[in-house]
Amino acid sequence: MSRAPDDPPAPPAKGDLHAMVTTLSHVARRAGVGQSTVSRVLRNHGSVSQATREKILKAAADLHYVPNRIAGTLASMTSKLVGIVIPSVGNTVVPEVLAGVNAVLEDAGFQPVIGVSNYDPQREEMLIESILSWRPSGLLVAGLEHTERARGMLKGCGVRVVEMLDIDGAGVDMVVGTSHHAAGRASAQYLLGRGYRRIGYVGHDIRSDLRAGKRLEGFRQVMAEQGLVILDHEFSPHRGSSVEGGKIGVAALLDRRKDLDAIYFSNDDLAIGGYFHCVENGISIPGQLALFGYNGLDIARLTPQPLSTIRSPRIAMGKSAAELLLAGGPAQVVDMAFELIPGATS
Amino acid sequence: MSRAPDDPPAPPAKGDLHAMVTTLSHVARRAGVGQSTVSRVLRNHGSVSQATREKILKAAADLHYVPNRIAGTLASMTSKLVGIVIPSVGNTVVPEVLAGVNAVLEDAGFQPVIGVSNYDPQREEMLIESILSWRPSGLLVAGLEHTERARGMLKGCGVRVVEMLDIDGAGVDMVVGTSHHAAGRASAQYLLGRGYRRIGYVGHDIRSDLRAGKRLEGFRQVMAEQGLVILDHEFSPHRGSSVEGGKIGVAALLDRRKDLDAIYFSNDDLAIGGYFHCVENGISIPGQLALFGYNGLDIARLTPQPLSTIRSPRIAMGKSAAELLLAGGPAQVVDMAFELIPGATS
DNA sequence: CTGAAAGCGCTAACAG
DNA sequence: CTGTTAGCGCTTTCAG
Repeated sequence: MSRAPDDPPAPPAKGDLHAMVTTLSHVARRAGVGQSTVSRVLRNHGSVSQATREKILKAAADLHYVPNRIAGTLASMTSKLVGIVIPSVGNTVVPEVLAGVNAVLEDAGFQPVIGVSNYDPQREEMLIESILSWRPSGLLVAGLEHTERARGMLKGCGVRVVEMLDIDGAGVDMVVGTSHHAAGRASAQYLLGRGYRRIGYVGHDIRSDLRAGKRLEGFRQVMAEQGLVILDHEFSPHRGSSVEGGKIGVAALLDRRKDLDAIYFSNDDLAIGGYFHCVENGISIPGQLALFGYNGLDIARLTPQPLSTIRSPRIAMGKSAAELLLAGGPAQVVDMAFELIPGATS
Repeated sequence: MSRAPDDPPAPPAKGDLHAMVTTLSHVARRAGVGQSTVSRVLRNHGSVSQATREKILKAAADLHYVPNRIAGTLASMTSKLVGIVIPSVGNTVVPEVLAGVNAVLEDAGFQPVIGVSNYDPQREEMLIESILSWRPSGLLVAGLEHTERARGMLKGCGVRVVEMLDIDGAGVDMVVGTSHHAAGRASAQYLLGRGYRRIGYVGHDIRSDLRAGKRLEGFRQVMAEQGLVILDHEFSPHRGSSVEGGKIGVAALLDRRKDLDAIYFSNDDLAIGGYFHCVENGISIPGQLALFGYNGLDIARLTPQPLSTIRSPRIAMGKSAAELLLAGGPAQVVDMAFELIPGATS
């Protein structure tokens, strides 16, 4: 009843993570050919006679052979893995960028290995190291700000890296994103252009979401150029974006300053929350109060009054980033234009 | 000026995907010890004298050594990779499940390898094969419905798999989710209990989103038990969920049937769209028309009138799924209870 | 406590 | 067109 030690297992033992599985050599033996021939056929690389090709394909199918890319990667020194480091997954923005990235990667036969930093630079540093240890053929990371050591690793890892979402700052290699500083400026110019002067701000944690901070900075800059300042602000305690934070934030802000004529939000979620607060409390929009967001979320243009906001090309950004990564080419910065959507709330 | 062929490269050549990188043996040589000792120290496994340990750690740091887990995985036959197959990323639901999954995986030092099927069974099958080729130590897949071949691969792959989100059907191994059939039933019972009888349905593509189909089936079943039927329905042409689809769908539905007293939606996005339509058109909620969704999205409880809906424990589901996967244990079905949220729209 | 040696499963020359 | 032979970089006995 004993099997030769090298036989392919009949049904691999379930529950054992390291169950023996059919390998290339099993297929080779079964087809009565050498391993390299099997390898050639399976990778469609090199020429093999139609007869042996079919014999091999049949043997592989019979044995339910699934190639071991770990071994393949080690042997060929080229992996079909791409590392991705993002700050969160909850946010609407990131999934859309990922969708764009994924579309491109999948077409090229690459598999993403993902790490989520939770907006923590230390965690990001660890993730980068961890992902790099899988020897991906490229790395996609969100944002331009990293720890010293993380930047060093990105520079020295020997593979291309694309920093996504933001272009306001120095990149390690390639950069694909929008200028949040410019978006903030555009928002302020728009509001000031419409005559609003008594402006408040409702945002989330700007220390962790650096891009929101850059928008605010741009916004303030334009106001300062007109000799104006943001009259009051409220920071939502919620990590990341939150409709509820906007609702609460606006309530608190208006409680302190009843004379505001506009509120600038760090994103659409907050702005929608603020909008709901106004609707519930009979504050007329934009007559009594104007609202301006950021992101251009779908839902924000479908509220009874479409939100004034700025939309960034998230899917396109993800696609471009992935394409650039796979294509190689010189280090460069790709500025993906954003679009200001006037809406009906300002 | 020539270097020994095996020296660690000063700065790895940038732009070459296969740039030579420092390896274990470089570290070993630099520390003046054997490779196995370095391996022991780096993995904190086996005993090594404090002196050599420090020597090795220093050498590794000096050379910016990043271990090659591809090689490690091959040698040890145990990977720290977990495969994840999901139908989409755009949806609010999936990112939250992923957040739960990720929290657990990261704590255990695992890295997720993700594939997105776009609700296409064929694509899912390919993804499963592709991901399996990375020899993950476990697989997390969404849903219970797969192609014949996909099921075969899941069964025969030799690693544990957890099917997430749904428990209405036969699983391959472990299953963690909620009963969508029961959710549909609960929704119908709730609406009928409140006296609504003339009910319509607005949904998205039920052929690709099987779970939405199961909810509808449960809903219909309860109605049938009372001798009732869904009077009319409208299917949004949008793939997946969409606020806009709900807006348009409700408009179309009400256009045909002005006598409806309630609408059941396949999810909250659609329901919110429907809600906006009503607000904009002066249809009083729930007096004239009641609305009921599914998902329990944050935003749905923050609209001026909180939406009546059912919330599934998405983060918890992700966590449980990942924990179960890593823990091993017997095949089982974990029914994560959902919660019916009454809201103010019904 | 430490080193040498034998692979892990596959790819990539190199012969034939 | 096909088989043989070295590794890829690491882990893991097995001696010392």
